[in-house]
Amino acid sequence: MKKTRSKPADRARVTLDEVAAAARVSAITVSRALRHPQMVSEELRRRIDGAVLRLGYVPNIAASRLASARSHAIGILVPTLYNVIFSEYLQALHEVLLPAGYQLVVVNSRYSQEEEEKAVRTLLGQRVEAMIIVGVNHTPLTRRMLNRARIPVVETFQIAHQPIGLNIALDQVQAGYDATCFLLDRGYRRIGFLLGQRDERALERLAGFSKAMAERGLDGEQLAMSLPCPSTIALGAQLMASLHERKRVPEALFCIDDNLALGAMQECRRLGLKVPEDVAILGFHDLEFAACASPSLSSVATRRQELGTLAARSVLEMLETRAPLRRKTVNLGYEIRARESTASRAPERRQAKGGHPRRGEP
Amino acid sequence: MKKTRSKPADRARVTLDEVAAAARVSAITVSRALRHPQMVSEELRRRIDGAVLRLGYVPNIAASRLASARSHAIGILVPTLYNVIFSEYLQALHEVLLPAGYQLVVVNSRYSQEEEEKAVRTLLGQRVEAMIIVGVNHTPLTRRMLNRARIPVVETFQIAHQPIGLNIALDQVQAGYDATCFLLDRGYRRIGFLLGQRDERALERLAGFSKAMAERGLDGEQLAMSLPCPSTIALGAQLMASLHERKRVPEALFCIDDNLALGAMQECRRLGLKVPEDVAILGFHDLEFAACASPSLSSVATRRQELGTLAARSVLEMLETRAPLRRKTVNLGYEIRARESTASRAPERRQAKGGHPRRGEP
DNA sequence: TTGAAAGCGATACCAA
DNA sequence: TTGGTATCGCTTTCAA
Repeated sequence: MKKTRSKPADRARVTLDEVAAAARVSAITVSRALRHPQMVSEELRRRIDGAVLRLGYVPNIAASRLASARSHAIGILVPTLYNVIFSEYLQALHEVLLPAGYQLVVVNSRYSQEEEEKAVRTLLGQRVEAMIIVGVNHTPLTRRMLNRARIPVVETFQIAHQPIGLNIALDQVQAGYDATCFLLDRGYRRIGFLLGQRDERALERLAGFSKAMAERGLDGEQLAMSLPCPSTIALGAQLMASLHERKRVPEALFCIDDNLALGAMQECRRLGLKVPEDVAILGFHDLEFAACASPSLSSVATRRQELGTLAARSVLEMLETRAPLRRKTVNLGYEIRARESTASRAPERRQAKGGHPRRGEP
Repeated sequence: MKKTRSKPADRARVTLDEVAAAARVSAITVSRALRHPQMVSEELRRRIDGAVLRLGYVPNIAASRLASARSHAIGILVPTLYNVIFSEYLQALHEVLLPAGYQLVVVNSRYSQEEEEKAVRTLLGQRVEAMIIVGVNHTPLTRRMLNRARIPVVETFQIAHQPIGLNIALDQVQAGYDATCFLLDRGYRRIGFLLGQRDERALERLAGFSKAMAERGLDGEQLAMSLPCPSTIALGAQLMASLHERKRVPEALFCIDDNLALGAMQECRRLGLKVPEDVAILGFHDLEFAACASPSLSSVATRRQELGTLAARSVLEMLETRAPLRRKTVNLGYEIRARESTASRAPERRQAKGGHPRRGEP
C-alpha cells in the first residue's frame, strides 16, 4: 500500500481497495456488489458484505460523484425555514425525490437575492442535477448561471413572466385582488392590510389589494401596515394593537397570512373588539388552524403540498426524458374559504359567486 | 484535450485546467487565486479572475473534497422540519456555522431510528466533519458508526445517560415533573396530559408528569390523551373536543407544547368553557404566541436558540482544538412562566417559590 | 510567487 | 461474471 500523502485520520477511513483486499476481489467488484448486487455472484457478494461490515466501510461520496459525474443531488432554494408554508412544501419535495434516489440540498436564502446568488453558486458547485427555487426574481448573474448550467430549473410560488425553465405557481396578484373583492362584496369599505416583511409574494398580494381598492376609488396603500419581521401570531397581535392605539381600526383586515390573522383576532379579543362585527378578518394560505379558530378564520387556501409534489415530479420527468418542456407555466390557483371571521356586513348586493371558489386558470 | 470518457454535458462544464489555459497560468495557481488570493500576484490574479468570469467557471466541490480530504460540511439531524422548535434551532446553527465556512447538511429522520441510521450512514459517506443530533436514543449500529467516525458529535435536547460526545440539553423529565408540581401547587388535582406523537422528548415529559402525579397518589397515565400526529393547533382543538365529548374534561391540562395548548384553548371557547376557571391550561416551550394569547398562556420556557448556538460553537471549538471534552453534559434548564391560563384555583397553600423560575442545575 | 507531478477514492470502459 | 486501467477535477507535496 503506497502512502505518499498520508493524512492523520487515514487509519479511520476504510477505502474500497481495502475492502477489496480483505475480500480477495478487485475494487470494481466491490463497487458493483454495493450498487448492483445482482451483477455479482452470491459467493463473492457474501465475502464482500462480510468485509464491508467487518471493516465498517462507508463509501466516499465525493469520489463517487467525481468518478461518475453524477451527484444524485437536487438543489432546493427557500427564503426561510421559519415558515410552515415552506416546511410543508419541503416535506412534499422530500416525499417524491428521496424515494427516487435523490438527495436534497436545501439552502435558505433568507429573503435576499445576494444570498440566493451565493447559494446558487454553491449548489452548482455541487453539481446538483436540477434546481427548485421559490420565487422568480433573481439577480442577473443568478439567471445567467442557471441558464448556463443546462439543468432542469423550476421556479415556484409566483407566476414568472420570463421563466428560466418550468414555472409552477399561483397568481399572487390575482389572489390578492380576488380576496379584496371578496371583502368589498361583503360590504366592507375601509379595509386594512397587514403584513410582515415585504417579500416578493407579499408585495404581489399587496399589489392585487391596491388594485382592487383603487378600482372602487378607495386608497389601498394608505391602509397597509407592516413591520419587517417574520409574520407570526405575535406580530399580528402587535400590528393590531398598534392600529388600535392610533385609532385606525378599519372595518375589515386582509392579513398577509393566517398567522397575522390569528394574532390580530387574539388582540381584538383582548381589546374587546368583536370579530367580525367590529372588525372582519381574512387570512391567507388556510393554515391548519384557520378552520378551528374561534371564530373560525376565513382564508385563501393555497396548495403548497401539490406545488411541491408537482415540482418534484416534473423534475424527475425532465431528468429522465430530457425532452423540451411542453408548457412553461402551471397555474395551480387558489380558493377563498369564507368562514365566521368575515360574515357579511350589509345585506349582500351581489351573489357571492358560489362562495368565490375561484381558481386561476391553468 | 484527451477525452476517453466524454460525458454528454462535457461542453457545459468548465474545469480548472481550462481556466488555467485561458489565463496562461498553471492549474494550481488558479486554485490558489481562488482560495488564497493573497498568495498570488496581482497581475495573475486579474488575468485569472477575468478568465473565471468569462468562462463562467464553477469549482467542482466533489473534486475539491476528494483531493483535500475535507468536506467543510457538518451533518445536522432533526426529527422533523415541521415544528418551529427545530426551525429556531436550525436557524441558530446556521448563524454560527455558515460564517465559519461550513456547510450544513440537514437531514430529517422523521422520528424514526431506522431513518436516522440511514441518515447517519449517508452523512458519514459525505465525510461530514462533525455531527449535531437531536435526541439521545439511537440504534446500536448508529452508535457504533458515530463512535468509529472519530468526529465531534453533539447530542441535543435531552439529557444523555451515555453521551457519545458532548450533550447539550434540558432535563425533559424534570421539566415535566416541575410543570406538573406547578399545577398541583395551584390546587389542581384532576390534571390531564395532551400529546401528539409519542416521541422521545414527549415521553420524557410524560414520565415526569406521571411521577409527580404518583407522588400525590394520583394516576397520571390514566389522564394522558394522545394521537400520533404532529402537534399542531388543530390537533389541540381536536383532542380537547374529544375530552369534552367523553365528559372527561379535567381541572387542568398540561399540553406537550404550546400548539396543543392554544388549540385546546380555542376549542374551550367554542365549547363555552372558561380558561382558567373551568379548565386551566399549561403549555410547553413558550412559543412566541403564548404571551399574547387571550387569555395569555402559561408555559415552560425552553432555550432552543441558545441550545443551537452553544452546540454550534462547541463543534467549532472541538474542530479547532481537537482537545478532549472538558465536560460531557451541559444542562441549559428551563423556566416556568405563570400567566393567565393557570391562575390559582384555591387560595394557595404554599408560596409559589417566586413564580417557580426553576432551572435545571448546570 | 509559481509550477510539475502525484495522488484522493471511486466508476466507466473494455477485455478476458 | 470478473478484473485492469484510465480517468474524474482538484489539492498536496516538493522543487524551482
